[in-house]
Amino acid sequence: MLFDDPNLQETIASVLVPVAVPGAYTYKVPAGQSVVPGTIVKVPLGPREVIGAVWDIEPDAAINPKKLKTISRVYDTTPPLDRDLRRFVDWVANWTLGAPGMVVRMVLRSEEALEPEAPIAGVRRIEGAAPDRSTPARQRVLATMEDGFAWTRSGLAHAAGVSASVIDGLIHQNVLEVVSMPAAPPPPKPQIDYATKALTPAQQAAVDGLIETFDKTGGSVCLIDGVTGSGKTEVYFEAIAEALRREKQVLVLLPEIALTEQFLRRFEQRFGVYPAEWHSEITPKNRARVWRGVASGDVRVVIGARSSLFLPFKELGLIVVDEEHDAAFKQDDRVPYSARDMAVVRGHLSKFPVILASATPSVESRVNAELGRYELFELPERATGAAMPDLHVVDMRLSGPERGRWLAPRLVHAIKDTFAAGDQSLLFLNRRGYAPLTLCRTCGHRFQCAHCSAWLVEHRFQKKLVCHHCGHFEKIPDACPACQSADSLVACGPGVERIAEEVSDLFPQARTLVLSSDLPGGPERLKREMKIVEEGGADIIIGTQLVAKGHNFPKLKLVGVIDADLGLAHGDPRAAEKTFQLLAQVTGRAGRVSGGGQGLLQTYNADHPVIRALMSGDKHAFYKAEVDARRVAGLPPFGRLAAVIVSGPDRAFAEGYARALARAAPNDAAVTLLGPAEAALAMVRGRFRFRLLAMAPRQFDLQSYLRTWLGRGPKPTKGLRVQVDIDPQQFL
DNA sequence: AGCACGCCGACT
DNA sequence: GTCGGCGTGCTC
Repeated sequence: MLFDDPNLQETIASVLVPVAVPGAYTYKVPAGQSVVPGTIVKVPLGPREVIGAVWDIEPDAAINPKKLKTISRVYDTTPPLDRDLRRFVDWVANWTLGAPGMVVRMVLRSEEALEPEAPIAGVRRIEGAAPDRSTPARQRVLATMEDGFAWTRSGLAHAAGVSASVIDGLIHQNVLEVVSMPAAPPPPKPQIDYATKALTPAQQAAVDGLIETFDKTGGSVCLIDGVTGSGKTEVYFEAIAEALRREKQVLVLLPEIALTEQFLRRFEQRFGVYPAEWHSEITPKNRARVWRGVASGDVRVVIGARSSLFLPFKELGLIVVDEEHDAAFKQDDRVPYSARDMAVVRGHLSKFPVILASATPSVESRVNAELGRYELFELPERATGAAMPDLHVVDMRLSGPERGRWLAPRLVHAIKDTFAAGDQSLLFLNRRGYAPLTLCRTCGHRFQCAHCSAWLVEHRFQKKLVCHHCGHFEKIPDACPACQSADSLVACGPGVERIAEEVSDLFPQARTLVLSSDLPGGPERLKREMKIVEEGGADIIIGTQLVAKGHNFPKLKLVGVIDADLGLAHGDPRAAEKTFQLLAQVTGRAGRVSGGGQGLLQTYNADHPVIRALMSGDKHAFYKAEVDARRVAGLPPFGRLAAVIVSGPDRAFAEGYARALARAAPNDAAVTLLGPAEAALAMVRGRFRFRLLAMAPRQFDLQSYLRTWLGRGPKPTKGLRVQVDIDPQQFL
């Protein structure tokens, strides 16, 4: 008899568990239960129990059978992760050189979602029953319940304008009964034709082109490159409508900061319902709801931050990556991945279109479009017909401000005119605080952070010296700590607070507002102040980076860039690109709605290619020059270039390892070793990084190439991380 | 002695 | 990633 053989009664399965090990672990399947690849399970792991996913059934286990533990729970009410998602997980793990179990952990981030949602207690009228005494409050409750439906206790109390104790009283008297109501009904579906908007011919042409790509059987990537205000969002909304028409789910990826109420409202205005949201701030309950809804197909559209890429969509048919150039799509810790690149991969694996959109695309996306890997849709004009802002250079060498001032006369005049016309001015300076450096006039002592050797930034409002890298702060001393001289400290250079001081000095009658991420009052206050600006309640805004995105300032006519050179001098290979993007985005906000905008860029490098490209208004000139420069320097986008980042808590060791890797690289690889400038933050967190850039042979399989290459180098030691940062497009 | 903290290895 | 084990060093 078959059943007498104990070996045949026992099935085993390999399970990805959330630990950083290279493969899956093997477990016994409990008798009477069945699992398939993708089944979500709970398994014992060391002293605890963890959630994992079955990856393979009947694997050839090379494990001592005595060691095998048994799956402790099979989540059979949750659909198993489908084949496409499993392939995606494997792909990402392989690409990031990370553990597949850690990738699957990103899929299974809501344990609550694996349980069916608990029904909520409701109350219902008992037919024919009446209270002993009829009070006005009780009458209101019963009148509210005329419809005969069940209500939640608090919902009913609120609707009838009574306290919950009135309801409890009626329950006690057997007038109302407690029933269990199904938890939240499935969310309403977006309506494809709820409020279609008239599109400009350019927008319509892009929409037509995007819709055509849905018929490409292998999927495709489209890049929408449109100036600020060109109506990119309306264009991809129509692509979303097309995906919905084809009964597919849609994911819109946004950088965390752009996930605003304003954006959700725009979606609601077009499709009649709010989309599901997914980001780090979402409550566990909603998180679970969205996860379940995505898996069951009840949720049709998700707007989310990068982690939403790992949601278990039932029938995903389109991913939109808005602001695709934004660095927030890159995750640096845990599994280091780029959500924009992995979105392209996911579309490729599941053969559906992926749309990248930006006013300032990343150089690599632009190159991919020019090489024909991506389809390119350009929107060179604003949808309203408003003109792009007039940009001018203020050459600080020729006509700068007097000593101790930061606004050149020309900029002051422009602000004055703008203010007189009742419009808004924005002064952009990507530097928080009052002054980036403080020194002693007597002995030259410079205030440095004890932990990370960065300069301490003076915050005059808070009367503190703050390290912007690690958050360390100290009180501003009265005397120099080195030479004890009193009243000898001077602030060097400007921060937003110092600009604000100069502005209120020059324009005491203007309503001035500083927008900076470190404002006392936190995000709440920031939200309020953004709203004030939107509604025209401020005349002159002094802001850091965060004014560059997300919010719409309809009254903004003038953008003054206090220091256009800031950021150009970094050792970061993307310094020029980042500066171009930031300045194009921030100046692009001037006159966005009604035109007539103006931008003034204060610079000491009027001949710098970035400044010249911005002035010419010809983005393509910038991209062309940048690609040429990188080709010469051997930097990305490389077409054939690979980047490997080495990081570890021990700076000297990480550097030595990176150098050894460079030596071990094959002869046909031209290797550049880059310093820590672009990883300053990682350094402070104790994860010093080095980046190797290498020209690789014409045709190669990245993973095997890297593995042999890495294999030739010294053995990675504990605590050292090696990660890849390469555009995967060419390996698909 | 008692425990707080940090490092290290195992986890099927 | 998380846990327990074990060593070091400091305190009630």
